[in-house]
Amino acid sequence: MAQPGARPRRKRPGRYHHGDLRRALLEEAVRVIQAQGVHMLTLRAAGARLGVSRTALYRHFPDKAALLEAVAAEGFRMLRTELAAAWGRGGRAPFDAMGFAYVRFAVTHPSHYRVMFGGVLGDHRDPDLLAEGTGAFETLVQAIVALQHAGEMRADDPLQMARFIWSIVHGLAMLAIDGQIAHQGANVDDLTRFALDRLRTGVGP
Amino acid sequence: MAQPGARPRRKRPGRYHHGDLRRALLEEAVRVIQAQGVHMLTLRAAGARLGVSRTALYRHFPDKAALLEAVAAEGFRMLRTELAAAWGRGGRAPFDAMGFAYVRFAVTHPSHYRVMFGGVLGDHRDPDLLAEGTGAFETLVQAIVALQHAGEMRADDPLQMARFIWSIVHGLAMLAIDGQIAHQGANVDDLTRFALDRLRTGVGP
DNA sequence: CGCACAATGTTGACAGTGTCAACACCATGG
DNA sequence: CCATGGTGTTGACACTGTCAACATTGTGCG
Repeated sequence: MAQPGARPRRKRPGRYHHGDLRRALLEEAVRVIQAQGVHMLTLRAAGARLGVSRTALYRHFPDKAALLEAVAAEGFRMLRTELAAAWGRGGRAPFDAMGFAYVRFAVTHPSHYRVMFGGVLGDHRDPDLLAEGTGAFETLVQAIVALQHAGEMRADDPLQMARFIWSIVHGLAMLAIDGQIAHQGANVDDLTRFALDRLRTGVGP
Repeated sequence: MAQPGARPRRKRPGRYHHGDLRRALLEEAVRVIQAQGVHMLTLRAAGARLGVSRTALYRHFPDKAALLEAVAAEGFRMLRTELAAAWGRGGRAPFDAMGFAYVRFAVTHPSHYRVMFGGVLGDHRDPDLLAEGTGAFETLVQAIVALQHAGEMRADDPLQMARFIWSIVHGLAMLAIDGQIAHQGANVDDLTRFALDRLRTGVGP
């Protein structure tokens, strides 16, 4: 992950080739989005930062949208991995661990998350990206089915259940990233804890 | 609300002044965002559509960002109104009515909702906009307090409760707008119904 | 080893964008 | 009736994404 003060991997001045420009472009994109927002990401500035010229990107991505799609795909891959890991090491409460992992992923990688869900990608989503997305969702569905078999969760339609729970963590993540929660003086971890508890017991009297 | 086939109010050809350019610009912006996305909204095209020149907008808004902020503020005002109305006419289940109203607002006015929460607005949010946002949130808090007094909801911290419930409907709205729910072949109203039921009783066994 | 060829990076150019400054038109109050 | 401020226009500028043509470098095959 890109530290705040991370230096971009510039091209060695004498060299003609960069070495791993594709990777460097991805990281630079994430860096800029995190610092200044998606609309401030410019191919020319990104190239300049990496010591490379403005159109070098086109040897690695069809266009700017493709670069963003690649960021999103990388995000989905990372998310699926972290969800699975949290489920695995979750101990006695693997489901809560997954919930925390989801929200924490969004807060830790806001650039990725914004590109994944912020409506940045046009209506067109390429098949690879779609597959990555459903892959992450499948991880959640499998966890729910396991819990239902263990008798620790209502035996409703797992898909509907997954969509519901997804809505909760997705909403939490979005509000957290947008600063809406912090702006109210609330703490994201506390709210996630609260949400997972009320998710289990409901809000009825 | 702007119908799909709505014609923009063009300037009368002979006339020098438009009449209500500010309103017309807001509507045109919403129209374009709905049809082609935020990144496709261009001041020049918008002006041309209204039969007016490219910089006419600057007599009504400081810049493009301000136009979007105005769309967001309008959205928050509409949302608060619809939430309050749903609560008022909700009959026996006013809370569910509010939940449906929230999600339905987002689905009916995706352009407004995207601008309100899509991270389009920079980090800077002007005070008016912030006030509109907290106003809509307050409507939810008051509803929760009323339910708690009536003994129909747990007596937890109303603010925390509001943030939790907001996360749910916000997550539902976002996923719906992004087409993620429809893409799975699910129905938004059904999912909202399911969510409100499980919100009340929880997902435990 | 040597050389065609593909991969990668560069430069020039073009249409399109937001925005500022200077100017043109017009409604309205004194 | 005319000055004044509100509203719309035109010219210009820096900046953007993208294409075509060109330059440089690595690589596999004889």
